[in-house]
Amino acid sequence: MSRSMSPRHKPAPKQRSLAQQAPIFAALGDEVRLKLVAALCVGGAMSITQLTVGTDITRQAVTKHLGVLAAAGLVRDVKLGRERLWEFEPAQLDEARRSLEQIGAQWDRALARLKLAVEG
Amino acid sequence: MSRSMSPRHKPAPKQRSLAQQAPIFAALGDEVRLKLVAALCVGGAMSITQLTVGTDITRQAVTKHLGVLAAAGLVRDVKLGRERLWEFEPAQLDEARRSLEQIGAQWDRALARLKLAVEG
DNA sequence: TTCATATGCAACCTCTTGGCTGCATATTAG
DNA sequence: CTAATATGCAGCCAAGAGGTTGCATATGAA
Repeated sequence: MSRSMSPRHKPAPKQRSLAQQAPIFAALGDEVRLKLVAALCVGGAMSITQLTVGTDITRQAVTKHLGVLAAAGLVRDVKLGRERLWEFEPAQLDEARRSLEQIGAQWDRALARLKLAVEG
Repeated sequence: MSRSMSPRHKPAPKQRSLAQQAPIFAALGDEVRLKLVAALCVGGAMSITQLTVGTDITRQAVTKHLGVLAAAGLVRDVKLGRERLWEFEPAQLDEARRSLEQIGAQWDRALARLKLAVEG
C-alpha cells in the first residue's frame, strides 16, 4: 500500500501515540464498514448507491458509515456530476498496521526479557 | 509476536473472513482498552487493581473493558490467589494485523491494475 | 422543460456503551 | 478469629451508535 508510494524518509516521524489510534480501529470495528473498505479497496471509487447494493441497510445508513470512515481518514470522497464517489485512502490504514506491529514488537521484547530472566 | 512461535505450516489456513474481524478492531477501538493492551504487553501479567492505577476511571469500568478485550480474545485471565491476573494474548492481534496487510495488498494490486490500464 | 436519479438533511427510535454506586464474597495478613 | 484487600455482581444512567422514514435539492437525460 502506501509504503510503496512514499520514498521520502519519514518527513513526520511523529507517529501519533498509540492511544490516539483508537478512532481508526473504532472505524474498522464494524462489519458493514469493514466490507465497505474492502469493496472500495478492490473495486476502486464507487458511489453511495453502488455501495448500498448488496447490503440490507438503507442508503442513508451507508452514508453514515462512510462518514465515520471519512472522519477516520480511511476513505475520501470526490464529487463527480450528480454523484459522489468514494475511494479508499491507505495512509491511515498503514498507520494502524504499524501500531499493531509496534505492539507485537513490544510483546516480543517482553517475552525475550522474560525468557532471559528464566534461563539466565 | 506469535509469528515467531508457531513453526507449523498453517494448520488452519482458514483465516476468518475479513468481516468477522470487526469485533477485534472494535475491541481495539477505545483509548482505554488500547492503553490496557499496551500496558499488559510491556508489563506482563497484571491485576485489575494494578491496571486501574494511573487511570481516572473506576475499577469496575476497567473490569468491563478487560471483559471486552477478553471476549475478542486479545487478553486472557489467570486466577492467582485472591487476585486475577490478566495477560496479553497475541494471536488475535496477529490476525488483525494480517487482515490489514491483506487489505493493503488488495489495494496495491488494484493500483497496479489501474496503472497498467492507464499506461496501456 | 420535465422526469428520473443521486444525494443531502433532519427528526426520531432503540439498543449498546462506558461509567458509577452499593453491597456481597473470597483470601490473605495479623 | 478479625480486619483489610481484591474482586464479583446487579442495577441505574446518560450519551452515542446504527437504522429508518420523509422531504428537499441538484443534475443528467429525453
